[in-house]
Amino acid sequence: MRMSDVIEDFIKDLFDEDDSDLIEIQRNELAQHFNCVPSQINYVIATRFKPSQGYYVESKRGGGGNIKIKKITNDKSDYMKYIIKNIGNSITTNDIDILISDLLSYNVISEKEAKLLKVATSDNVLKLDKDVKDQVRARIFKNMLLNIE
Amino acid sequence: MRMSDVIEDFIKDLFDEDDSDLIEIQRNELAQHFNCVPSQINYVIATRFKPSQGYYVESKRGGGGNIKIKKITNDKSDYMKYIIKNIGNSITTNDIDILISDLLSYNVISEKEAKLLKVATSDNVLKLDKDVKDQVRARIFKNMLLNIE
DNA sequence: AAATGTAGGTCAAAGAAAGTCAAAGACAAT
DNA sequence: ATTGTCTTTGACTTTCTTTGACCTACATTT
Repeated sequence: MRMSDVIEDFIKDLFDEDDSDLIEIQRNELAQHFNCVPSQINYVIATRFKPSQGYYVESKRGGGGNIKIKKITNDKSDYMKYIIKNIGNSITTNDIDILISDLLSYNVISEKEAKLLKVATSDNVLKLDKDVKDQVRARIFKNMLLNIE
Repeated sequence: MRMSDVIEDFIKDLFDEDDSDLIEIQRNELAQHFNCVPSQINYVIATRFKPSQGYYVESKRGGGGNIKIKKITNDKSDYMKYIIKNIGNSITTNDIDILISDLLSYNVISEKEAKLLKVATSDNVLKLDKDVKDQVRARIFKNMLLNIE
């Protein structure tokens, strides 16, 4: 398993542990814990905890510095609304994967629905040029979400 | 015996070994094992593990990348199998409507699933030129059906 | 205020996999 | 012999991850 995935899971577990929607980490400490370079933490945050994925991040440098990650919401249907509203006219499979796993963990969608969402928006299935593919994907995803439940 | 056939058998054996309907391979590793170029693995997958043959494929590039192949579940109705096998590489919304209502009336899919199938394959959502649209639609439809149940 | 130390941020290069496509080869059917 | 189809091969591309050098901001000491 990729280091980045491991770190992603670790951070997500923090939310559960604290049962909170705001967690705080220290970049260097975390990097040391996983024996990776500190900037890898930035990579994980940049790719897995984007606003479009329902997270808000702020940080502080210098002594006692830290990184705070906030989950946008805990409310089911609000979360769904938030996602639908915030999907632009273009989205990658990676972003979708993360959104789907979030929707799943909030129990907003079922495993079955998750699977269909993933399949219908996958690269292998769409097989189009990158730009148009990401746009078609965004439309399919949004419209499917609108039609769930 | 053709190399491609050997590789095909090897992959199919993996399903039995794991006694699972989902297996995972690494393209380079497999190619090395069979002493062939990596792209031959793509050829085998493209020709032997198509949706019409009951397989769904997804993959990821980059570090830790892999290829996942899913077998159609055994308990799928014959009617479903028949449809998946016989959808060509292109299909219209009209034909899809008919198939969906048939699947519904035979209780092979649920209303929810029908709705998602319809949305994901609709003209409004795909918004592509006719030819490519009908092809993308066929891929989406087939692959979604493969992942129902 | 200046200097020093402590954190986090940025960015680009290198690395790791998989994907694409077309040319060349093999082989069966005509 | 010719044609058409299927297979093999490899050069090139795209995507994603890891790493490290260098930068910026804040805190503490002097």
